[in-house]
Amino acid sequence: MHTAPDFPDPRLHLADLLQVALDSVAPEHAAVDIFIERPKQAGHGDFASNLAMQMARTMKANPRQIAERLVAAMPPSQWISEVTVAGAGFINFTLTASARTAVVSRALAQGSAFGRGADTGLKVQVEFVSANPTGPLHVGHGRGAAFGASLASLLAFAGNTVSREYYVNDAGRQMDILALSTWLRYLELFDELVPFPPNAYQGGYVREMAEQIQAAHQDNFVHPAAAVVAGLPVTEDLDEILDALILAAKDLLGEQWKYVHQHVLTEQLADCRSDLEEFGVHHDVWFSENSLHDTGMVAKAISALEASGHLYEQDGAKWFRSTSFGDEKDRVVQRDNGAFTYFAPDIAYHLNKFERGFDRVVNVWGADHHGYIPRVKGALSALGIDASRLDVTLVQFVSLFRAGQKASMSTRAGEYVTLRQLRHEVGNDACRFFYMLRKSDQSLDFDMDLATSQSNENPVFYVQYAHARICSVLSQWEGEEASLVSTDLAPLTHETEIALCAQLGEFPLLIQNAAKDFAPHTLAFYLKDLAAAFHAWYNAERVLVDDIATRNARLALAVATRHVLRNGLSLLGVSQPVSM
RNA sequence: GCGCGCGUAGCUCAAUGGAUAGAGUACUGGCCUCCGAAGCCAGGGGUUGUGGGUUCGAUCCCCGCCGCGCGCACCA
Repeated sequence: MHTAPDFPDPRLHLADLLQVALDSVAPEHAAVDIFIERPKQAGHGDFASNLAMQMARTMKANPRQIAERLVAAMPPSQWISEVTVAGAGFINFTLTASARTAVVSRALAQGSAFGRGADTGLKVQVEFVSANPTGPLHVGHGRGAAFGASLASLLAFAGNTVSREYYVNDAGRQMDILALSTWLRYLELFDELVPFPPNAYQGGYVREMAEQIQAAHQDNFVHPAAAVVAGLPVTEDLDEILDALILAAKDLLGEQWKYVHQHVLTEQLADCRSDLEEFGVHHDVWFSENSLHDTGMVAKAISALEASGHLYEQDGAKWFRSTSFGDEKDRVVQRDNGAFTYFAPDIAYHLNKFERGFDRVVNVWGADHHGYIPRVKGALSALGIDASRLDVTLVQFVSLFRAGQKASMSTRAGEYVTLRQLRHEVGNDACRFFYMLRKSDQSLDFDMDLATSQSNENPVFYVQYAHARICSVLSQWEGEEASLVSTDLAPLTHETEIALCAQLGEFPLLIQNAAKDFAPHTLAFYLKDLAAAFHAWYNAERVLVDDIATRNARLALAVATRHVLRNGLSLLGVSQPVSM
């Protein structure tokens, strides 16, 4: 066996060498960050550093001369075949053949752990989706789900302990409106016709829930339509009428109102949950907003704010002085009638997150919520919590296009394409990958015609196809993969093989950067690039050749590639088919 | 009006302050007696919205302007 001595990550190795040179050439700059990049241009070596250019400013010297001195002061390395100074002062490194291919050995040895970061010891919570359980999830929620799930997986793989959470808005007016909508549909089943408010929930699922209640309780909840509309105010204000209807329903139904309310909540939550699970999106904790009220956490959080002097009274209401923390205006937390605003449980919830011991908390929010960031962070600061421990990642909107037409996305009107429909038409894998093909702060045009009728052209198949091809070769080989671990990699010399090795070597750093930047889309792009490097190699060279040494080296490269494809795709929630 | 985000190839989108701004798609021309052609190779395509500034160097950082989206409740 020609097992090479362990070669560490090339970036770390090169940075170490440069650090030694730096300490000797310019000790006063020893603290400068040494950055090792991979040149885009072939001919500039395997790696490059701009260290000399960074130092030129303060040293007031020619960067090329600094580079020459650094190179001269660098200790020799058995892994480097050439060091040159080029361009404006770049130091370009060319690795030896064994250093270039060493990543294959590492990937084979580590398998599903290849790319995994060292344990950071940090507990991180990712809260995502958290849609009101007032109807089916739509394609916008789907983006938040795909993004949040991939981000959470990425953070975990990068070395953090991650908890995935869904905040259930089970208190408040929207749930009351849904319960009312369902009850009115229920009454219709008994010909008690109350004019259905245009601002109530119109979707067909509301009628379905009404039929469920009818099946379980027959006419037990029926009241005359005349009684429902009896005390309605005469006004043009639709919201006022809706609130009056809710009051009437509560009044007429008494304890039964709670049943209807609970039923619609349970039903919608179950639907949402199964939808997400089918999408490969899992939450560890489903946190109830109601529980914040029931356990007194809301009241506790508000009194904590009051005790620290950040509340004041005006017009009978209690205000949080959020302007002290950079917000545009102060916010009411408790109305003059004693009821808390929606903001109050939000404060309690975020306080609770940190009381549960999370070092960092990540909220994945729709872009329309960006205005709430200052007040939530402000509340945390006021409660003595370092607000920088809370990160809010905004996910921009999704516009769905069908037959060239922009589809309506009105939740209340019930006229929208659901996540379920999208998944069934496009497929889970394509959905998950498509959602990841742009950064979160970019609005997304989802072209369903392209995703369905031309689904062969979806990039996800390109990546999965690389995986299937490798599986196919391995099954024809009929050998033991374990025997490849200590294979001599010297036969890997073709330029497409070197390029593929280089791409594999980028994976661990990519994971770290993607996690640091909350940018799972970079993983999707990386996998496309990796698949491209594989396909190029696969077309240029044959794996199952007669020469044993060459064959084994190429098999090892194929297996290493498959490890990275698997690790990457599974982080994105995309399956890795053996054949397709 | 104020605040946040975004303007990159015909279209959809990438690019930790680095060398000649890249992919896909579309278009053009090649590659299967050979491990999967859902693949590969080659080609044309750009004043990175616009005007300044910082820097050895700017798609990236700062300021103005233009355009698009979102938000500006004692609603959730």
